[in-house]
Amino acid sequence: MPELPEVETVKRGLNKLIIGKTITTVRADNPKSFPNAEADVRKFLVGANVTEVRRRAKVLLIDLSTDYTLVIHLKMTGQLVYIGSQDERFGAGHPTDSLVGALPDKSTRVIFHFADDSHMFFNDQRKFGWVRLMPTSEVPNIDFMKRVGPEPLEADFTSTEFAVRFKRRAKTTIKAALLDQSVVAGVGNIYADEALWGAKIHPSRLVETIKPAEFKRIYTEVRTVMNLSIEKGGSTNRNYVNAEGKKGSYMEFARVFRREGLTCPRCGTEIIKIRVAGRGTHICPNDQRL
DNA sequence: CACTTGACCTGTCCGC
DNA sequence: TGCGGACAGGTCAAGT
Repeated sequence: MPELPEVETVKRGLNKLIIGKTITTVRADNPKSFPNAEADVRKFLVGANVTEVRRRAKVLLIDLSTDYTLVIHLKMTGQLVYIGSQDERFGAGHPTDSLVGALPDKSTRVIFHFADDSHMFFNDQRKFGWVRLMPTSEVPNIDFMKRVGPEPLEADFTSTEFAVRFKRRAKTTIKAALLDQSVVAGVGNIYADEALWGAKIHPSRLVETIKPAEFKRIYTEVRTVMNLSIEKGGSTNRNYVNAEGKKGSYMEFARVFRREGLTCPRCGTEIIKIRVAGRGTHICPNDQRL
């Protein structure tokens, strides 16, 4: 999915677009994408107003006036796209930074219709993502929410706390540990590679071999890279678009991710792609050594 | 408990 | 062109 910066971008977009809107109709084709009982949807979703959109890790939380919340995970290919009433939908094409055409399309799994005739589309090519409706008070009790680690971009999140969180994963690789959402929230494949390049750490290094100074570098790079990406509206590697259907531009600033065969911006060595923690992994073999 | 691997799906790309 | 296999931003449930 979309990692932390992409979900954060969608969150900010939706906060500008759907706050105060009333949901009038909800249509879901794929039961896996939105497994809630019809009765709950009628009682707590239809007729509800959107009060706030939040994010925790890579999960979006759309709070409703009924004290229920739409919990949404985009996983690998999910999109949440808002389209204003009529004219925009079948207008004269979309901007060049758009990936979506007229909606709904083949990948549309859920459609939310608002009272002003605008819509929010949950699109998800691979059907890994999901939408759930539950009481707002129960959201923290979801297994994932109980397990997930701290938000790495919070002002009070320190490098010391960062390093301590990894102790539990001493025998695995630093890349696997970074991807583990119970260690730190929100890091995925793109920003793990980008941060480890920035910190000059080989992704296959075992956690127990990482020195305090190195943890500090990884901490700084995780925050720098994700803050930059939020500034750039996230990364569009393939499917990702923001709440307006537009791509993010971080990939133009990526230093290793999907840049195999190109040169390292720091030393000029050719970037290579390897496999670590079962994931495609991009490194500079000169700057990042075992 | 900690760690690794495969499964969940659809689409695209690459080699034959 | 067609076909098979590998791979894709993430998590889980199994296995060891």
